[in-house]
Amino acid sequence: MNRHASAKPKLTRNQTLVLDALAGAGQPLGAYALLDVLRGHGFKAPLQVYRALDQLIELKLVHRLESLNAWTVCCDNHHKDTPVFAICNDCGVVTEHFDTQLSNGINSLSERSGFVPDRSIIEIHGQCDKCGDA
Amino acid sequence: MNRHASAKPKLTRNQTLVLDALAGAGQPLGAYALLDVLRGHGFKAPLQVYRALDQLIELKLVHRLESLNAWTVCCDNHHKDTPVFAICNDCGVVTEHFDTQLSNGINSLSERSGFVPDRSIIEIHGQCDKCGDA
DNA sequence: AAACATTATGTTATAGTATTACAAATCAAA
DNA sequence: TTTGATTTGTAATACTATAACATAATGTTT
Repeated sequence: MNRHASAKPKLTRNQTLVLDALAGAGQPLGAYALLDVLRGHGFKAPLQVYRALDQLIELKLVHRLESLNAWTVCCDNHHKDTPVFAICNDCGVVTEHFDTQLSNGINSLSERSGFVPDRSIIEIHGQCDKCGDA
Repeated sequence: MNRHASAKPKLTRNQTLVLDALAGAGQPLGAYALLDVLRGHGFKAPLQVYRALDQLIELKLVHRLESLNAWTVCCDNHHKDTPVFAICNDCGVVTEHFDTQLSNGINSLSERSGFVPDRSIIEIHGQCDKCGDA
């Protein structure tokens, strides 16, 4: 039993395979990269990956990175807040953060312009800690 | 002479056509939608559009909306700040904003995690003012 | 257990988005 | 006006995502 199974015991086989593949990768993977990883487990078509990803997103276990066309495991349970992703241009590692100032900023900007936010995307590209040291 | 020509007189024919098409659309357009719009002006291949878009982004005259696979004209000259896009789920209109709290939030989160930001993406999906009134 | 609805899966085909590669034309200096 | 750099044209291809339809598994009610 893995750490996900305890939180959401209802995962199907394909969902589990995709989630574990993402968790094992250590960085975001595209749908076709996932497909390649999972061919050994019987995956044969992109739709198997896309469907599992849709369901995992619905369950808040996975995020899509819009600027990468890739997906990554959700780091924890801040399911109400807007996640912020820092994406390293050099090593490709992505870290997930939650930030009150940014969440408040989204809300107050929205209020000021009469906008009702539904889904917010914050992705920062740049150079990470480790790659900056070199 | 249009408002863009005075700011950046060096636009080529294709760049001007793409920029004007985007400005005239009133909302973001995808690359193939732009191609269709511009077939009457001699465009025949997607690459003509993609190349012009790349250059217009370089010139800071156009933004790419990562979550829509679409492009929109840059509203003004805040070229140093992170633009924030509010994208209406109902009518498709996108408004561009600049927000100190959000810009500061990006910077301070980055500093705290030793990240050097390079390009930031903030896109808010939801319901706009007008569509909320209905 | 049988019947039914619901959800998940398999598979093929196709749609939508973006880039590679190479040739030709244009433009801007020296 | 030759050179070199940039822009453009064109075809082919790669990458990303969904539609449509068939089948199987699961859950629920009787």
